[in-house]
Amino acid sequence: MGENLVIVESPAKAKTIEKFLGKGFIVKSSFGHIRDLAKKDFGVDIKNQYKPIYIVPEDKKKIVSELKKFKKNAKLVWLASDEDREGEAIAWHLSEVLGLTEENTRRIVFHEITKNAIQSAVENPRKINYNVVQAQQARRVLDRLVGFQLSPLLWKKIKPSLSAGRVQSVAVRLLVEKEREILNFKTSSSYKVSAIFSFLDPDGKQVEIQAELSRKLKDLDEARDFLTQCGLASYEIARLATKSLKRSPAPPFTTSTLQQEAGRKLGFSVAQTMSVAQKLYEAGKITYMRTDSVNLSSLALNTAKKVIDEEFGNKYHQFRKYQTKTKGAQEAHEAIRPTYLENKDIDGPAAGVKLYNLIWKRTMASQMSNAEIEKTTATISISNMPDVFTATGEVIKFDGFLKLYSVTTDEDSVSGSKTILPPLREGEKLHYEMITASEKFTQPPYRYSEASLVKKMEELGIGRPSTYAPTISTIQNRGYVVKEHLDGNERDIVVLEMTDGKVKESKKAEKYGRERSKLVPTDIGMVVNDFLTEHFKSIMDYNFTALVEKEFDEIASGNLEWVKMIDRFYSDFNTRVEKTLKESEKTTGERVLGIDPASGEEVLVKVGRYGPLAQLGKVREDYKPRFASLRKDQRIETISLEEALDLFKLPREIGNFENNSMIVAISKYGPYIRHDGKFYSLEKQDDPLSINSERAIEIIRIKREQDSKKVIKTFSENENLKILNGRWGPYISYEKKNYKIPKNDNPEELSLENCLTIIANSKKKKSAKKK
DNA sequence: CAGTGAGCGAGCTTCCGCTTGACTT
Repeated sequence: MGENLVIVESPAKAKTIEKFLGKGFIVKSSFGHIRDLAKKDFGVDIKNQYKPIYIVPEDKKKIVSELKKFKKNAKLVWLASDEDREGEAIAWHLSEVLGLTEENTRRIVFHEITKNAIQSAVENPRKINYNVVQAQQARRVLDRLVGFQLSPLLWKKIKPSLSAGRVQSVAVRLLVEKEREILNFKTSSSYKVSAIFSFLDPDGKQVEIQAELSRKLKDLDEARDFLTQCGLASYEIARLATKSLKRSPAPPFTTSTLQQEAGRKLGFSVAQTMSVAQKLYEAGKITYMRTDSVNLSSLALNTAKKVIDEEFGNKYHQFRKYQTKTKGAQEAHEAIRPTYLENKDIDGPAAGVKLYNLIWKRTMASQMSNAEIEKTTATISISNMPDVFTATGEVIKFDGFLKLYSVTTDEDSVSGSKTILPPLREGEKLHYEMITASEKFTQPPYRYSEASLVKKMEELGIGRPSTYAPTISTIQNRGYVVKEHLDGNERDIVVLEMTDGKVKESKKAEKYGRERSKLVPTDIGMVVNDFLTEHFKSIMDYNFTALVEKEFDEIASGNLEWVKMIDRFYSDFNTRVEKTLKESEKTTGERVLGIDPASGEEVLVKVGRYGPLAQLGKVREDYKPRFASLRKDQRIETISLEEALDLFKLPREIGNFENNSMIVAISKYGPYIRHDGKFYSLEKQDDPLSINSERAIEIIRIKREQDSKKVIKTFSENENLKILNGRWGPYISYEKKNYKIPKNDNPEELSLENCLTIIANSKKKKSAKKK
């Protein structure tokens, strides 16, 4: 048996390392933490020096007992968890649970999985650093105190099952504040002037260039006057300037930048990116995907050089070492890169191939030379005004890393492509072809996407690579935030066009405010946020994590006792909790909109047990208020009195059809018609307040027709089995379960036996998968 | 899939960071 037991955090890592270490070493994985605070009774004994109560969670018991078995047969145990605060704590928990002693234990660390790194780690063992372990303990206890005191407070003051925490609550705050910034944004407009000029080149050919006025004009009158003057002016190139620019590649991927780029370039959600990356990692295609480091191993650097030299020539290679600027980065791993940089492509599912490709390009580009760009600016004078037009063009002199990779930003789609200018000379006389002044509205800020929220959190040092994706899920699961496509609106803009000295005015429709897959806070998210920021200002402060991190660092370096730090925090925090518990009322985010002119009752909106609602009048002895849920697209903060009053107009009877009444109402699944005990959803363009009986009957008829097509075939021998037409084509429905019909079968010709075979086969496949 | 919004009370919810599978269409 092996004399040496090595324990790492990740099973995929264990496999690779075992190969490097060879005989005499057994490498096992702890699958992350093996102990955690107990969930019942708080898990922290506050009165007894905040003593943590650790237990082995149910799903870790098997792993622990296995490790114990291996430990029995080993002479030495090597604790090789990551070199960061959590890793040090894992090492300590292992030594506690496995009953290790200093004599039979070695603590080793490595930041990259290469033979050299691992061998030198084995040659340089150390002891567990108990200061770092205490820093982790402080982190863990603080998070428990905050989370398990604030959440119950929300259950009492707002509604059950809500949650609050050092990370998630601040993430929601970011979204709420962005939303309010957008809500309060006052848009204004100005006029942007652009021109098309022409001249004859030496060959006598007419050449056009596009130019823009360097300032914006404040209103329509000014724009009109300006264009009129332009009609009388002559133009010439007053100055021609060229400037060399250099552009450098972005560093290799970390978790956060991978999530951002996969979102922008591949349209992946944060969770999707992580699950695809996990599979690539397990298959040995990429290095570890939860990292905050931009560092590459020297092995990777050498391979990158070799591949770039071969593929593009050595002038495309530039050795680069990147430094992380991220707050609180712990850099226990490498950057995310392909394990073998010589593999440009891989096989497998499409999503994995695409993500791998992105990682390969980004890694390679990070070791490539700068792009050299020449930017030309032509200044065009106007004879009768001091203003100037400028035309700019860019020429890539040397593409460098751009050959492989360019970083996009969320705003890129708006700015358009860079133009190339024709050969120009100073003093050239130009003719205008057309000069245009178009109205431009100022834009409110963009909302956060999943990935841009992660970026912001990383900047603030909130959360860790392993928690970004779960945190984004949590705030959505709690109902604080929804991911939405926002359609935007349309508005008219004024456009002035001047040709041959004549100014023509017209209106053009413009779409604005359209955003895809953005995070929008809900009413409950806002109410919880306002409650927390009012009563727990310091925890909701964007710098809170950074501040406590400083103290954790002090603990780690041995300059502060963890209990002292926690006690200082808790004494103040606890009084706030107690005070809020006693003094503050139940919070509903109530907003009074005004008086209903018909009944004279007050109209208000608030968050209720089942979500946001509008209420007509307050409870009195002789009066019971009416209630109506807000529609999906309505918010407590923005709904108007008229819109709220409209909600009370439903349910509404709109006529009879086949001797049964038709009633229009809105449910949590949207507007519908109820007729003869059946429900018919309205289409998007139908307004439940104005829909008439003809349209309603049409909807009912369409639905009936669809339903009649739904059944393809039934069998009198077995009524439980049906061949149906669904959203994705024909399928078999049997005993409440659905089965796919093989591609080559014609669903109309299937016999009962055929169907039963298909069912049996698909069940077989499933059980095979399980094995 | 589709009406909720009185009040009581039992029992439950909840944090952040490390790791993977366990599920479903």
